[in-house]
Amino acid sequence: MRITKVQAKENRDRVVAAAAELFRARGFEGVAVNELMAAAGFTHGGFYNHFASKDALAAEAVESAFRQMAAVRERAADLPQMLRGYLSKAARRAPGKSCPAAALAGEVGRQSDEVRQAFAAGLEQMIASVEERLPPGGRHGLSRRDRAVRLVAGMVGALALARAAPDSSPLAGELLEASLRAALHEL
Amino acid sequence: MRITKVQAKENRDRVVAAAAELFRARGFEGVAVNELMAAAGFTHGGFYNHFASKDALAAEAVESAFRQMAAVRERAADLPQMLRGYLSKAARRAPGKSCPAAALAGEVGRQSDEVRQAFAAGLEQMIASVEERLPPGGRHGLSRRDRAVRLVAGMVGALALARAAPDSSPLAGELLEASLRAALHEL
DNA sequence: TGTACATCAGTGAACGCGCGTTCACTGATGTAC
DNA sequence: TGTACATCAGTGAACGCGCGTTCACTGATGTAC
Repeated sequence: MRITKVQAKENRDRVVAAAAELFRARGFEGVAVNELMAAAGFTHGGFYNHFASKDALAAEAVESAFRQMAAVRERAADLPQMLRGYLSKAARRAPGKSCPAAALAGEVGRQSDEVRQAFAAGLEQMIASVEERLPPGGRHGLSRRDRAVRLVAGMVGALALARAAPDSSPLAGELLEASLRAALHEL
Repeated sequence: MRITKVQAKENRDRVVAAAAELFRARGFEGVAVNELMAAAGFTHGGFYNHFASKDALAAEAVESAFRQMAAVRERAADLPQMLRGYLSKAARRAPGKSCPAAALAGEVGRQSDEVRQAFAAGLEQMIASVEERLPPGGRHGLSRRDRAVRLVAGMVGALALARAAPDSSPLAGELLEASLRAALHEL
Protein backbone atom coordinates (compact mmCIF):
# COMPACT_ATOMS: atom_id res chain seq x y z
CA MET A 1 0.00 0.00 0.00
CA ARG A 2 2.25 2.73 -1.29
CA ILE A 3 1.24 6.28 -0.48
CA THR A 4 1.31 9.74 -2.09
CA LYS A 5 4.58 11.64 -1.66
CA VAL A 6 2.59 14.49 -0.13
CA GLN A 7 0.88 12.07 2.24
CA ALA A 8 4.23 10.52 3.18
CA LYS A 9 5.69 13.91 4.04
CA GLU A 10 2.61 14.68 6.11
CA ASN A 11 2.94 11.38 7.95
CA ARG A 12 6.59 12.08 8.68
CA ASP A 13 5.65 15.47 10.12
CA ARG A 14 3.09 13.80 12.34
CA VAL A 15 5.79 11.55 13.81
CA VAL A 16 8.10 14.52 14.47
CA ALA A 17 5.26 16.42 16.14
CA ALA A 18 4.36 13.44 18.32
CA ALA A 19 8.02 13.04 19.26
CA ALA A 20 8.35 16.73 20.10
CA GLU A 21 5.54 16.34 22.60
CA LEU A 22 6.33 12.88 23.99
CA PHE A 23 10.07 13.49 24.46
CA ARG A 24 9.33 16.64 26.43
CA ALA A 25 6.75 14.83 28.55
CA ARG A 26 8.70 11.66 29.29
CA GLY A 27 12.32 12.18 28.22
CA PHE A 28 14.24 10.64 25.32
CA GLU A 29 14.73 7.30 27.04
CA GLY A 30 11.19 7.28 28.37
CA VAL A 31 9.53 6.91 24.97
CA ALA A 32 9.97 3.84 22.77
CA VAL A 33 10.07 3.93 18.97
CA ASN A 34 6.84 1.93 18.71
CA GLU A 35 5.08 4.47 20.96
CA LEU A 36 6.28 7.34 18.80
CA MET A 37 4.90 5.65 15.70
CA ALA A 38 1.68 4.61 17.42
CA ALA A 39 1.13 8.19 18.61
CA ALA A 40 1.22 9.26 14.96
CA GLY A 41 -1.08 6.39 13.99
CA PHE A 42 1.39 3.88 12.53
CA THR A 43 3.14 0.63 13.36
CA HIS A 44 6.80 0.71 14.32
CA GLY A 45 8.26 -1.02 11.26
CA GLY A 46 8.05 2.01 9.01
CA PHE A 47 10.08 4.18 11.32
CA TYR A 48 13.34 3.67 9.44
CA ASN A 49 11.82 4.69 6.14
CA HIS A 50 11.80 8.21 7.57
CA PHE A 51 14.59 8.44 10.13
CA ALA A 52 18.12 7.07 10.32
CA SER A 53 17.71 6.31 14.02
CA LYS A 54 15.80 7.25 17.14
CA ASP A 55 18.54 9.73 17.86
CA ALA A 56 18.11 11.44 14.49
CA LEU A 57 14.43 11.89 15.25
CA ALA A 58 15.33 13.28 18.66
CA ALA A 59 17.38 16.04 17.04
CA GLU A 60 14.48 16.97 14.74
CA ALA A 61 12.01 16.80 17.61
CA VAL A 62 14.09 19.22 19.67
CA GLU A 63 14.18 21.64 16.76
CA SER A 64 10.44 21.30 16.25
CA ALA A 65 9.71 21.83 19.96
CA PHE A 66 11.78 25.01 20.07
CA ARG A 67 10.08 26.26 16.90
CA GLN A 68 6.67 25.71 18.46
CA MET A 69 7.86 27.41 21.64
CA ALA A 70 9.02 30.40 19.63
CA ALA A 71 5.59 30.70 18.04
CA VAL A 72 4.02 30.79 21.51
CA ARG A 73 6.50 33.48 22.53
CA GLU A 74 5.59 35.66 19.55
CA ARG A 75 1.97 35.55 20.63
CA ALA A 76 2.76 37.25 23.97
CA ALA A 77 2.22 41.01 23.96
CA ASP A 78 5.21 41.77 26.17
CA LEU A 79 7.77 40.22 28.48
CA PRO A 80 5.60 40.20 31.64
CA GLN A 81 2.83 38.37 29.82
CA MET A 82 5.32 35.89 28.41
CA LEU A 83 6.74 35.28 31.88
CA ARG A 84 3.29 34.71 33.36
CA GLY A 85 2.55 32.08 30.75
CA TYR A 86 5.92 30.43 31.10
CA LEU A 87 5.76 30.19 34.88
CA SER A 88 2.10 29.16 35.04
CA LYS A 89 0.53 26.13 36.67
CA ALA A 90 -0.66 25.09 33.22
CA ALA A 91 2.92 25.02 31.94
CA ARG A 92 3.99 22.98 34.95
CA ARG A 93 1.22 20.48 34.29
CA ALA A 94 1.87 20.12 30.55
CA PRO A 95 5.59 19.63 29.92
CA GLY A 96 4.82 18.12 26.52
CA LYS A 97 3.42 21.43 25.35
CA SER A 98 5.82 23.77 27.14
CA CYS A 99 9.46 24.78 27.02
CA PRO A 100 11.81 22.05 25.75
CA ALA A 101 14.70 23.66 27.61
CA ALA A 102 13.01 23.12 30.96
CA ALA A 103 11.91 19.60 30.04
CA LEU A 104 15.11 18.28 28.46
CA ALA A 105 18.10 20.26 29.78
CA GLY A 106 19.19 17.48 32.12
CA GLU A 107 19.19 14.78 29.49
CA VAL A 108 20.55 16.70 26.52
CA GLY A 109 24.11 16.71 27.83
CA ARG A 110 24.14 12.93 27.40
CA GLN A 111 22.75 12.92 23.87
CA SER A 112 24.46 12.99 20.48
CA ASP A 113 26.07 16.11 19.13
CA GLU A 114 23.17 16.63 16.71
CA VAL A 115 20.71 16.81 19.58
CA ARG A 116 22.95 19.11 21.59
CA GLN A 117 23.44 21.44 18.63
CA ALA A 118 19.70 21.62 18.01
CA PHE A 119 19.14 22.34 21.68
CA ALA A 120 21.78 25.05 21.80
CA ALA A 121 20.37 26.73 18.67
CA GLY A 122 16.85 26.81 20.14
CA LEU A 123 18.10 28.09 23.47
CA GLU A 124 20.13 30.80 21.76
CA GLN A 125 17.01 31.97 19.94
CA MET A 126 15.09 31.99 23.18
CA ILE A 127 17.71 34.18 24.85
CA ALA A 128 17.86 36.51 21.83
CA SER A 129 14.09 36.90 21.78
CA VAL A 130 14.02 37.75 25.49
CA GLU A 131 16.85 40.23 25.05
CA GLU A 132 14.97 42.05 22.26
CA ARG A 133 11.98 42.60 24.50
CA LEU A 134 14.01 43.71 27.49
CA PRO A 135 13.73 47.42 28.34
CA PRO A 136 17.16 49.08 27.90
CA GLY A 137 17.53 50.33 31.51
CA GLY A 138 21.25 51.09 31.79
CA ARG A 139 20.78 51.74 35.49
CA HIS A 140 21.27 48.08 36.22
CA GLY A 141 24.96 48.13 35.46
CA LEU A 142 24.49 44.91 33.52
CA SER A 143 24.34 44.36 29.78
CA ARG A 144 20.97 43.47 28.32
CA ARG A 145 22.47 40.20 27.19
CA ASP A 146 23.52 39.34 30.73
CA ARG A 147 20.07 40.18 31.99
CA ALA A 148 18.46 38.07 29.26
CA VAL A 149 20.66 35.08 30.06
CA ARG A 150 19.88 35.40 33.75
CA LEU A 151 16.17 35.68 33.04
CA VAL A 152 16.11 32.58 30.84
CA ALA A 153 18.19 30.54 33.28
CA GLY A 154 15.85 31.53 36.10
CA MET A 155 12.74 30.67 34.13
CA VAL A 156 14.05 27.30 33.04
CA GLY A 157 15.29 26.44 36.53
CA ALA A 158 12.05 27.47 38.20
CA LEU A 159 9.84 25.48 35.83
CA ALA A 160 12.05 22.37 35.97
CA LEU A 161 12.24 22.45 39.77
CA ALA A 162 8.51 23.10 40.14
CA ARG A 163 7.85 19.94 38.13
CA ALA A 164 10.23 17.90 40.25
CA ALA A 165 8.56 18.91 43.52
CA PRO A 166 5.59 16.72 44.54
CA ASP A 167 2.23 18.04 43.38
CA SER A 168 1.05 18.23 46.97
CA SER A 169 4.03 20.20 48.32
CA PRO A 170 3.78 23.98 48.58
CA LEU A 171 7.27 24.19 47.08
CA ALA A 172 6.01 23.62 43.54
CA GLY A 173 3.69 26.61 43.60
CA GLU A 174 6.18 28.73 45.46
CA LEU A 175 8.93 28.15 42.92
CA LEU A 176 6.69 29.44 40.15
CA GLU A 177 5.19 32.35 42.06
CA ALA A 178 8.29 33.62 43.82
CA SER A 179 10.34 33.33 40.64
CA LEU A 180 7.67 35.21 38.71
CA ARG A 181 7.49 38.00 41.31
CA ALA A 182 11.25 38.34 41.38
CA ALA A 183 11.59 38.25 37.61
CA LEU A 184 8.90 40.87 37.07
CA HIS A 185 10.47 43.02 39.76
CA GLU A 186 13.78 42.82 37.96
CA LEU A 187 12.51 44.12 34.64
CA MET B 1 31.27 -15.86 53.06
CA ARG B 2 29.19 -13.98 55.60
CA ILE B 3 30.53 -10.61 56.71
CA THR B 4 30.69 -8.47 59.86
CA LYS B 5 27.58 -6.37 60.52
CA VAL B 6 29.82 -3.32 60.60
CA GLN B 7 31.37 -4.32 57.29
CA ALA B 8 27.93 -4.90 55.77
CA LYS B 9 26.76 -1.45 56.82
CA GLU B 10 29.92 0.02 55.35
CA ASN B 11 29.37 -1.85 52.08
CA ARG B 12 25.81 -0.59 51.89
CA ASP B 13 27.03 2.95 52.36
CA ARG B 14 29.51 2.46 49.54
CA VAL B 15 26.67 1.50 47.20
CA VAL B 16 24.63 4.55 48.20
CA ALA B 17 27.64 6.82 47.68
CA ALA B 18 28.34 5.31 44.27
CA ALA B 19 24.68 5.73 43.33
CA ALA B 20 24.65 9.35 44.50
CA GLU B 21 27.49 10.07 42.09
CA LEU B 22 26.45 7.88 39.14
CA PHE B 23 22.80 8.92 39.13
CA ARG B 24 23.82 12.58 39.04
CA ALA B 25 26.29 11.92 36.24
CA ARG B 26 24.12 9.73 34.01
CA GLY B 27 20.54 9.90 35.28
CA PHE B 28 18.45 7.24 37.02
CA GLU B 29 17.73 5.31 33.85
CA GLY B 30 21.29 5.70 32.62
CA VAL B 31 22.84 3.51 35.32
CA ALA B 32 22.12 -0.20 35.65
CA VAL B 33 21.93 -2.05 38.96
CA ASN B 34 24.99 -4.13 38.10
CA GLU B 35 26.99 -0.96 37.43
CA LEU B 36 25.97 0.49 40.78
CA MET B 37 27.14 -2.65 42.55
CA ALA B 38 30.31 -2.90 40.47
CA ALA B 39 31.17 0.74 41.26
CA ALA B 40 31.08 -0.22 44.94
CA GLY B 41 33.14 -3.34 44.26
CA PHE B 42 30.45 -6.05 44.28
CA THR B 43 28.47 -8.26 41.94
CA HIS B 44 24.86 -7.43 41.27
CA GLY B 45 23.20 -10.37 43.03
CA GLY B 46 23.61 -8.94 46.52
CA PHE B 47 21.78 -5.75 45.69
CA TYR B 48 18.45 -6.90 47.09
CA ASN B 49 19.96 -7.83 50.42
CA HIS B 50 20.30 -4.07 50.98
CA PHE B 51 17.58 -2.37 48.96
CA ALA B 52 13.97 -3.18 48.17
CA SER B 53 14.38 -1.96 44.60
CA LYS B 54 16.44 0.29 42.36
CA ASP B 55 13.92 3.01 43.06
CA ALA B 56 14.40 2.71 46.84
CA LEU B 57 18.13 3.20 46.32
CA ALA B 58 17.42 6.20 44.13
CA ALA B 59 15.56 7.90 46.97
CA GLU B 60 18.46 7.29 49.36
CA ALA B 61 20.96 8.42 46.76
CA VAL B 62 19.12 11.71 46.25
CA GLU B 63 19.17 12.29 50.00
CA SER B 64 22.85 11.47 50.17
CA ALA B 65 23.70 13.75 47.24
CA PHE B 66 21.90 16.70 48.82
CA ARG B 67 23.63 16.03 52.15
CA GLN B 68 27.00 16.09 50.43
CA MET B 69 26.02 19.26 48.59
CA ALA B 70 25.03 20.89 51.89
CA ALA B 71 28.45 20.08 53.32
CA VAL B 72 30.11 21.79 50.36
CA ARG B 73 27.86 24.81 50.91
CA GLU B 74 28.89 25.09 54.55
CA ARG B 75 32.50 25.28 53.48
CA ALA B 76 31.91 28.50 51.51
CA ALA B 77 32.72 31.68 53.45
CA ASP B 78 29.84 33.68 51.99
CA LEU B 79 27.22 33.71 49.27
CA PRO B 80 29.43 35.16 46.50
CA GLN B 81 32.02 32.45 47.06
CA MET B 82 29.33 29.80 47.06
CA LEU B 83 27.93 31.14 43.81
CA ARG B 84 31.35 31.16 42.17
CA GLY B 85 31.85 27.51 43.08
CA TYR B 86 28.35 26.53 41.99
CA LEU B 87 28.58 28.25 38.60
CA SER B 88 32.16 27.18 37.87
CA LYS B 89 33.53 25.30 34.88
CA ALA B 90 34.56 22.56 37.29
CA ALA B 91 30.96 22.11 38.43
CA ARG B 92 29.81 21.97 34.83
CA ARG B 93 32.38 19.29 34.07
CA ALA B 94 31.61 17.11 37.11
CA PRO B 95 27.87 16.64 37.48
CA GLY B 96 28.43 13.56 39.61
CA LYS B 97 30.06 15.71 42.29
CA SER B 98 27.88 18.80 41.99
CA CYS B 99 24.33 19.88 42.68
CA PRO B 100 21.74 17.06 42.44
CA ALA B 101 19.02 19.61 41.73
CA ALA B 102 20.75 20.73 38.53
CA ALA B 103 21.55 17.17 37.50
CA LEU B 104 18.23 15.47 38.26
CA ALA B 105 15.43 18.06 38.19
CA GLY B 106 14.20 16.97 34.78
CA GLU B 107 13.93 13.31 35.67
CA VAL B 108 12.65 13.53 39.23
CA GLY B 109 9.13 14.47 38.18
CA ARG B 110 8.79 11.02 36.60
CA GLN B 111 10.11 9.12 39.62
CA SER B 112 8.33 7.56 42.61
CA ASP B 113 6.94 9.68 45.38
CA GLU B 114 9.82 8.65 47.67
CA VAL B 115 12.34 10.09 45.24
CA ARG B 116 10.34 13.26 44.75
CA GLN B 117 9.96 13.78 48.49
CA ALA B 118 13.68 13.33 49.03
CA PHE B 119 14.38 15.78 46.23
CA ALA B 120 11.95 18.38 47.57
CA ALA B 121 13.43 18.10 51.07
CA GLY B 122 16.96 18.65 49.78
CA LEU B 123 15.89 21.54 47.62
CA GLU B 124 14.03 23.15 50.52
CA GLN B 125 17.21 22.99 52.60
CA MET B 126 19.18 24.52 49.78
CA ILE B 127 16.76 27.43 49.52
CA ALA B 128 16.74 27.91 53.30
CA SER B 129 20.51 27.93 53.47
CA VAL B 130 20.74 30.55 50.71
CA GLU B 131 18.09 32.66 52.43
CA GLU B 132 20.05 32.65 55.69
CA ARG B 133 23.10 34.04 53.99
CA LEU B 134 21.23 36.68 52.04
CA PRO B 135 21.81 40.27 53.20
CA PRO B 136 18.52 41.75 54.51
CA GLY B 137 18.32 44.68 52.05
CA GLY B 138 14.65 45.71 52.27
CA ARG B 139 15.25 48.14 49.43
CA HIS B 140 14.51 45.41 46.94
CA GLY B 141 10.81 45.35 47.68
CA LEU B 142 10.99 41.56 47.69
CA SER B 143 11.02 39.17 50.62
CA ARG B 144 14.28 37.41 51.34
CA ARG B 145 12.50 34.15 50.69
CA ASP B 146 11.47 35.28 47.21
CA ARG B 147 14.99 36.39 46.48
CA ALA B 148 16.39 33.08 47.73
CA VAL B 149 13.98 31.08 45.57
CA ARG B 150 14.86 33.18 42.55
CA LEU B 151 18.57 32.79 43.20
CA VAL B 152 18.36 29.01 43.53
CA ALA B 153 16.18 28.65 40.43
CA GLY B 154 18.64 30.76 38.46
CA MET B 155 21.65 28.80 39.65
CA VAL B 156 20.06 25.45 38.90
CA GLY B 157 18.84 26.58 35.48
CA ALA B 158 22.17 28.07 34.50
CA LEU B 159 24.17 24.99 35.48
CA ALA B 160 21.75 22.57 33.82
CA LEU B 161 21.63 24.59 30.60
CA ALA B 162 25.40 25.05 30.53
CA ARG B 163 25.79 21.27 30.64
CA ALA B 164 23.31 20.78 27.82
CA ALA B 165 25.11 23.19 25.49
CA PRO B 166 27.93 21.62 23.45
CA ASP B 167 31.36 21.90 25.05
CA SER B 168 32.63 23.80 22.04
CA SER B 169 29.84 26.40 21.93
CA PRO B 170 30.38 29.77 23.64
CA LEU B 171 26.88 29.43 25.10
CA ALA B 172 28.01 27.05 27.82
CA GLY B 173 30.54 29.46 29.25
CA GLU B 174 28.26 32.43 28.79
CA LEU B 175 25.42 30.83 30.73
CA LEU B 176 27.70 30.34 33.72
CA GLU B 177 29.46 33.71 33.53
CA ALA B 178 26.49 35.93 32.74
CA SER B 179 24.37 34.21 35.38
CA LEU B 180 27.12 34.65 37.92
CA ARG B 181 27.58 38.34 37.12
CA ALA B 182 23.84 38.95 37.30
CA ALA B 183 23.41 36.97 40.53
CA LEU B 184 26.30 38.76 42.25
CA HIS B 185 24.94 42.08 41.06
CA GLU B 186 21.59 41.24 42.58
CA LEU B 187 22.89 40.55 46.08
C1' DT C 1 -3.20 9.02 -23.14
C1' DG C 2 -2.43 4.04 -21.95
C1' DT C 3 0.48 0.19 -20.49
C1' DA C 4 4.28 -2.28 -17.86
C1' DC C 5 7.36 -2.15 -14.49
C1' DA C 6 10.04 -0.19 -10.60
C1' DT C 7 9.66 2.11 -6.34
C1' DC C 8 8.89 2.59 -1.64
C1' DA C 9 5.63 3.77 2.71
C1' DG C 10 3.69 0.98 5.73
C1' DT C 11 3.07 -3.87 8.06
C1' DG C 12 4.19 -7.25 11.46
C1' DA C 13 7.36 -10.94 12.74
C1' DA C 14 11.88 -11.53 14.26
C1' DC C 15 16.74 -10.42 15.93
C1' DG C 16 20.05 -9.70 19.69
C1' DC C 17 20.80 -7.26 23.74
C1' DG C 18 20.59 -5.18 28.28
C1' DC C 19 17.67 -4.46 31.91
C1' DG C 20 15.56 -5.27 36.92
C1' DT C 21 14.75 -8.92 39.64
C1' DT C 22 14.89 -13.85 41.53
C1' DC C 23 17.10 -17.83 43.18
C1' DA C 24 20.05 -21.72 44.88
C1' DC C 25 24.25 -21.77 46.84
C1' DT C 26 28.54 -20.63 49.87
C1' DG C 27 30.77 -20.06 54.09
C1' DA C 28 32.06 -16.82 57.78
C1' DT C 29 29.58 -14.46 61.47
C1' DG C 30 26.17 -14.21 65.07
C1' DT C 31 23.75 -16.60 68.72
C1' DA C 32 21.91 -20.02 71.96
C1' DC C 33 23.32 -23.19 75.21
C1' DT D 1 34.82 -20.05 77.39
C1' DG D 2 33.68 -23.65 73.91
C1' DT D 3 30.49 -26.01 70.75
C1' DA D 4 26.56 -26.50 67.33
C1' DC D 5 23.52 -24.46 64.59
C1' DA D 6 21.05 -20.60 62.30
C1' DT D 7 21.67 -16.49 59.79
C1' DC D 8 22.58 -13.76 55.98
C1' DA D 9 26.02 -10.79 52.78
C1' DG D 10 27.81 -11.82 48.70
C1' DT D 11 28.09 -14.82 44.20
C1' DG D 12 26.77 -15.91 39.56
C1' DA D 13 23.36 -18.18 36.65
C1' DA D 14 18.82 -17.56 35.14
C1' DC D 15 14.11 -15.37 34.39
C1' DG D 16 10.94 -12.57 31.60
C1' DC D 17 10.49 -8.37 29.38
C1' DG D 18 10.95 -4.30 26.51
C1' DC D 19 13.99 -2.09 23.73
C1' DG D 20 16.15 -0.36 18.95
C1' DT D 21 16.75 -2.14 14.73
C1' DT D 22 16.25 -5.40 10.60
C1' DC D 23 13.78 -7.79 7.16
C1' DA D 24 10.58 -10.05 3.81
C1' DC D 25 6.42 -8.77 2.17
C1' DT D 26 2.31 -5.95 0.19
C1' DG D 27 0.21 -3.14 -3.10
C1' DA D 28 -0.76 1.59 -4.61
C1' DT D 29 1.98 5.29 -6.58
C1' DG D 30 5.47 7.07 -9.62
C1' DT D 31 7.83 6.69 -14.00
C1' DA D 32 9.50 5.26 -18.57
C1' DC D 33 7.98 4.34 -22.99
